[in-house]
Amino acid sequence: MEFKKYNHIKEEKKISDFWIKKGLFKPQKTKSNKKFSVVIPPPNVTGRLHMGHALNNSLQDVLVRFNRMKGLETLWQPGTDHAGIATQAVVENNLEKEGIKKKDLGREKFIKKVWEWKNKSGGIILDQLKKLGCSCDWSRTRFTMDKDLSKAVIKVFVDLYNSKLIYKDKKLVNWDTQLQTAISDLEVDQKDVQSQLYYIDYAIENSDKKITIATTRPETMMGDTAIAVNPKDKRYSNLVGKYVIIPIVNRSIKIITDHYADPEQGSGAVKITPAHDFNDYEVGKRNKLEIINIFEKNGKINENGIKDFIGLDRFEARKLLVNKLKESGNLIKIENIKNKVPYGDRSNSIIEPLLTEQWFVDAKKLSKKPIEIVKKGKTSFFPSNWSKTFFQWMNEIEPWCISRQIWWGHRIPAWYDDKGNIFVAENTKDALLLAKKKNKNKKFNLKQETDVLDTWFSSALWPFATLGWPNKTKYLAKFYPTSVLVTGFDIIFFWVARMMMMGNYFNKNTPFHKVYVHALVRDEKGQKMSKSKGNVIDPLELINEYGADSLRFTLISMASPGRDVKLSKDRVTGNRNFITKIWSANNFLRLNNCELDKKINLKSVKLSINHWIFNEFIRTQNLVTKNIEIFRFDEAAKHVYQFVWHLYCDWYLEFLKPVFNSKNKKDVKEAKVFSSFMMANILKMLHPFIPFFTENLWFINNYKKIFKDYLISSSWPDYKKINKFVKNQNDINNLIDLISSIRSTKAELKIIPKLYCDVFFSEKSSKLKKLVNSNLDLIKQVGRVNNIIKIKPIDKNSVNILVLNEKISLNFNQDVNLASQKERILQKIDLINKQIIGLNNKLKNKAYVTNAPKAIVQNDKNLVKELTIEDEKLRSIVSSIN
RNA sequence: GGGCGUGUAGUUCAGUGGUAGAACGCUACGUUGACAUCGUAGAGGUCAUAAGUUCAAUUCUUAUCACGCCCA
Repeated sequence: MEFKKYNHIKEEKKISDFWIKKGLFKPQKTKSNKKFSVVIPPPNVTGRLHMGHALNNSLQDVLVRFNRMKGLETLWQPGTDHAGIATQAVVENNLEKEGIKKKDLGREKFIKKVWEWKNKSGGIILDQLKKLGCSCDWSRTRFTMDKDLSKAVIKVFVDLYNSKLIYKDKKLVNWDTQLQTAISDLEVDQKDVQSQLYYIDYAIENSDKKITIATTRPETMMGDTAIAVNPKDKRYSNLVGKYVIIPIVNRSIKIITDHYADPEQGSGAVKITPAHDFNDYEVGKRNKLEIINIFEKNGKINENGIKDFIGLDRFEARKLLVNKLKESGNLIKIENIKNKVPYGDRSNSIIEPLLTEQWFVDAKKLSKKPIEIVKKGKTSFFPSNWSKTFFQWMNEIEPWCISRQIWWGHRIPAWYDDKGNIFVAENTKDALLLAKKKNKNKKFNLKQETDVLDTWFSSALWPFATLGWPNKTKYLAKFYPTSVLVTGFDIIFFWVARMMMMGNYFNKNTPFHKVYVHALVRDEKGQKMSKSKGNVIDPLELINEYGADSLRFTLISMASPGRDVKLSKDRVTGNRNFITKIWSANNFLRLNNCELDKKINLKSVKLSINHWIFNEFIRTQNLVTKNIEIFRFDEAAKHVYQFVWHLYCDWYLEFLKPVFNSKNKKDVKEAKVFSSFMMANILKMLHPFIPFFTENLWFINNYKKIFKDYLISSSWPDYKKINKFVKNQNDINNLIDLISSIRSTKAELKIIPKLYCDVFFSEKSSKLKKLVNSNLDLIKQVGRVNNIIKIKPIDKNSVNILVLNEKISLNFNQDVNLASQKERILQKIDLINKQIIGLNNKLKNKAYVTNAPKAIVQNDKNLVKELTIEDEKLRSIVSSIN
């Protein structure tokens, strides 16, 4: 019989379609009545699967499949978010290619275009997740702009407004001059850049004195309304209260004191521009300074600027002003410095603090409950250190700016009448009622707020809005709070904290019990993957080349807590090889007609190799279970890999061969059935890691007939120890020792491995002998041994070795060169003696013997005994070599 | 400046108060009826440095050095 190579591309697609067609990803009612639920971190509709998604979702799928198999009613809720700014930009760009401008189209038509785009291209990433094998209930896919979710968003906004947790305020906000919208603090990256620090003289009025200030932004001089010095700074105390003339601008401002001015920084005197700097804004508030805004919303100088500057871009204005300062002699020096400059994370343009009216969430108040919840452990982070990061941010949380001056998103449900009165309501009709009340019988116009909400505002409702909230749905009752949230640390603030705020405010329960935080995927050198560096590894390319299973297993086995995943193709190759290994092991079973034809009766199993592999399986099954439960995916993967390759394939299958050749039909039958039974259990245990491949083998081996389920719906292995099996565990381990020793001796003596030898026992009473006698066929075939003989004739064809501290002789059909063997043994003796001396010294130390636990001391004593025997026996072997 | 983290084999990483582990890579040999995407055997480590606690430290504490990330 010949077997084809495993074709992952064809098979994965087939299996995926099958699962979905059968509805196997949907929650299934179970006997236990226990629930397990996860909401997917919704990817952007504009998104394409990258390694971060691949890791994040592979881990979730492990948890979901594992819990499903453990018999919990399991929901993995999928969906996407509408990514306001990003999506708007994509559609805007597409339109511009056709020569259409957003403005000319108008708001309504533009939004229609965005929906068209979303319906056409917004599902790509979900298809990619299907390729990865994610077992989400796709029939429940949600989108943050869906009607239901929008309803939830509006309700949340209105409720929070009525509770005064949302308010409108005129404040300095982070303004993106390119996108022309406000953004939140979190969407600003502070980047280290090379800058110039300009030292500029301001002349003191009615005096020939000057005061020098230092600034990185000279163009904002047009908006200066004071100069501040530190009240303790004696250098300037005589100048406080005097007026200075802003050079070029020729406006007069006062010198004030404020502790914000740092005597150590620059000259110790700072210009204050309250409209264009967050710190200056605070200084301005404290000192009741005038606020002069000099920028348009696109970053150009407005009419508050001086003559030649109006209409210039902020950076052009800086150049021009610096030139003029040079000419006038007010520029003292320019220093090169490193400083931080704020950049917008979407536009990558420099953020301008700008005074505008925006909507804010009172995050401080909403943060109290989540902080308490995490402190009490009702939501816990894994690894636990992330709670520190969470607290640090939550404790110092600022108001959250939620309004965006864009079109794509949830339009803020606020209406204004002609006088600017605000009416917040769930719909126009209700707003109208409110407005009528306010305006009594007078006529008025009502206009809706044009701003939309920050996308994260709707994402914050994801765990309950996707389950039907505010309606009291069955799903909400069943699956909220969710069991665990799996996410990257980079969105703890953006998303996790905000879900906790909203979830705890609008529901009786915290949105998730556990938060598993994984690291980033980097390239093999540890560099962040980025398009500009060109080091991006596309998961879809890897899936095409190696299969989704190989990629998944790689990512999962590298997900150690707190460590970045450094991905290289070699890793994926290695794990692809692992899958191939199982494939070929399974072919071996098929070749030998190892079929599981009926349910196995464990108690009737007799062969010690079966006992042995079953014991090892239980050990592995427990380790894998435990490690998945504590999110140690790497450890879980390691144990299952070790078991399958190095125990099941390397030893068990080899031990099967002599059994298959034996004449005992009962033994043969048992071996064939049991090996297949073990394979079925291996597939179960591997299924959360490599779902496609395992389900495929499950079909091929027709295990559904016995287990009555597809693999995905089958039960997680949970076998209990069988004492009778455990009793003989050491026998096979000792056999493995014996065979390994025979093999390494051959290698040392440069005797080709396939050459057979005879084994002699040179000791009278031998545990080993008994063991060997009851497993003759195994030793002969796997260890390549001809005869096992009781009496020992030492001659030039034989070599003595130590196995389990018992001396045996191997006899070959050729002369044996023992010189190198002798050398090795002498080295070994040397090592043993050093060990013995070390141990004896330790045991002579009274403090050690009295203080150390008795078991440890006893262990050392036993070890000395054993080593001494080994030493003696090795010496006798040496002395027998001439 | 504040906080978090990392430093263990050539590489990527587990791990532990009492003999140091894996994967990949490397070396030698090998196509024996599952598998060369493989097998067998092997080499390879002062557990960053220093001090302390302890009978005992790679593990705990402190400091130093190096690197990374987050916040301001």
